[in-house]
Amino acid sequence: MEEAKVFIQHALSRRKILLVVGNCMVDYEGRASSKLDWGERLLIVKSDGSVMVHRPTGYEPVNWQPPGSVFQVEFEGGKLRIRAVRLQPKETLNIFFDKVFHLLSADLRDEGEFSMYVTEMDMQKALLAMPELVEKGFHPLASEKELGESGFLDILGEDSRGNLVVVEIKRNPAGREAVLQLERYVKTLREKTGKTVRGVIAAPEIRREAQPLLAALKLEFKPVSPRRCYEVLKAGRGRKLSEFI
Amino acid sequence: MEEAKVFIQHALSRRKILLVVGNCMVDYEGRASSKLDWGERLLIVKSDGSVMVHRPTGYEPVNWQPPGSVFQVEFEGGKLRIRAVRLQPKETLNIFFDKVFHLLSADLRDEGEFSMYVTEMDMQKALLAMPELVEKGFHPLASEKELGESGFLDILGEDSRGNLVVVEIKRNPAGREAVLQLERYVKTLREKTGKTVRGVIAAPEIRREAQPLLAALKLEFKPVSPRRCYEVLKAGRGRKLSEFI
DNA sequence: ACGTCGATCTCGAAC
DNA sequence: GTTCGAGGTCGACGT
Repeated sequence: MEEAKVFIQHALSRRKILLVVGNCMVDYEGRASSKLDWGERLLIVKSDGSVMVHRPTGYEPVNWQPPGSVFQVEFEGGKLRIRAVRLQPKETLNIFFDKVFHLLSADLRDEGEFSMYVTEMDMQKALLAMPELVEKGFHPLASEKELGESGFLDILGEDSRGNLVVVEIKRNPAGREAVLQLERYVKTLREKTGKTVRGVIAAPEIRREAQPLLAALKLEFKPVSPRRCYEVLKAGRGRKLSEFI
Repeated sequence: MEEAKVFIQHALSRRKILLVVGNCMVDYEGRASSKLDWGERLLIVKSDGSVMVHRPTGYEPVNWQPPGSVFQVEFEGGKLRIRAVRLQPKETLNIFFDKVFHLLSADLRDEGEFSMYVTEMDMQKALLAMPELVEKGFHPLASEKELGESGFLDILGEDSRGNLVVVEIKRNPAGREAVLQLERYVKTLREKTGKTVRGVIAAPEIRREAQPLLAALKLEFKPVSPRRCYEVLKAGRGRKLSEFI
């Protein structure tokens, strides 16, 4: 147990992820109060100060502490006490171990991107595969086209009347930044071509605070759900596109 | 990796809890779909078939599978693939490991009782044991009383003037929903009895957005802290109630 | 900091 | 089975 204490303190101070398997009881007091009698469980402490106590079954931890908790490790009455305290709201989690079966700590490096449904690039592929998602009569001319200083626009196309259309794709709700970026592309294209150029934001939604700006710049918004894009791509892989339309 | 495969299969078949720390990527497809690029994570598989993939930070798992999933462990393209499939709804979680740093399995025995100190029912017991917590002169007549279509009201009583009082208990800050529920009970009782009926929300607090509604419907709010209820119940178990008053 | 809202919500209870 | 509501919800976003 003395070893365990040293191991745990070391892991916590080095901000590693810490796993403890052992016999414990848990007291919680904060927004509510709870008590968990003795039993064998898995304790997880992450480097951001989040804590989970897992029983042998169930998806959810029986007790926990959200990120930001601070820790104290001590012996109390012969038991090893791990205390995780969160302020605002004040909540205290006390975990007492009388036996420790396994100890494990690791320094995890994880920069991997997590994408729900699709990435922005997937949305672009979906809109190219099914231009009606932008609007009826829309025809893509190019994608990822460089526009000098302005950067790369997502899709350039033309509408049913032959006007140029710049499509700016966002996987997340579009904010003012996306509108301004689109405006730069549209402005650059108008100067280069002298033609009428429309600008369309294609995103799951547009933030309320960005709507006045969108209107002021006479740009447009087309709701495109990542889920729909995902289904278009999935269908496109499996069957002919014509079937899907 | 071949060792890892054997270890994992052994743990899964013996229905132990399984922990894998390693470099992985994750694909999920079911109610939604997601992709998680390569990174170092912790995989937990419990004996009831629940799965969690934890990144180095955050309370919640980045990917998971609820209890009841079935497993398959195989090599695919040089990676170790752990597949967890759930039926109803059909959901598939694929976890690919190319490196495994730690493996751990354990047979956890946990019969410990978990008790949440103050549930809504505890608050009801506390208010019945000490009606003054509602207001001086309050006398309970019934609890969990069915009111036809309206459902069950928490406590029905009368005040010092003989008016009927409906008490709606909430363990958490009461919102508009609670006020509307109380209003239904009060209305039903007024129609049934023809008497004056007061409605009281007993909760830790009432949300600001619910206050106008409360006032408009001429209902009342009485702050009752779960903690106080807890102490009333604790005292009630230990000593005579008279001591406490 | 506080309030609102969605979630692969999860979980349990009622019907 | 399904639906409904609670949760120490958590987490993200807007104010």
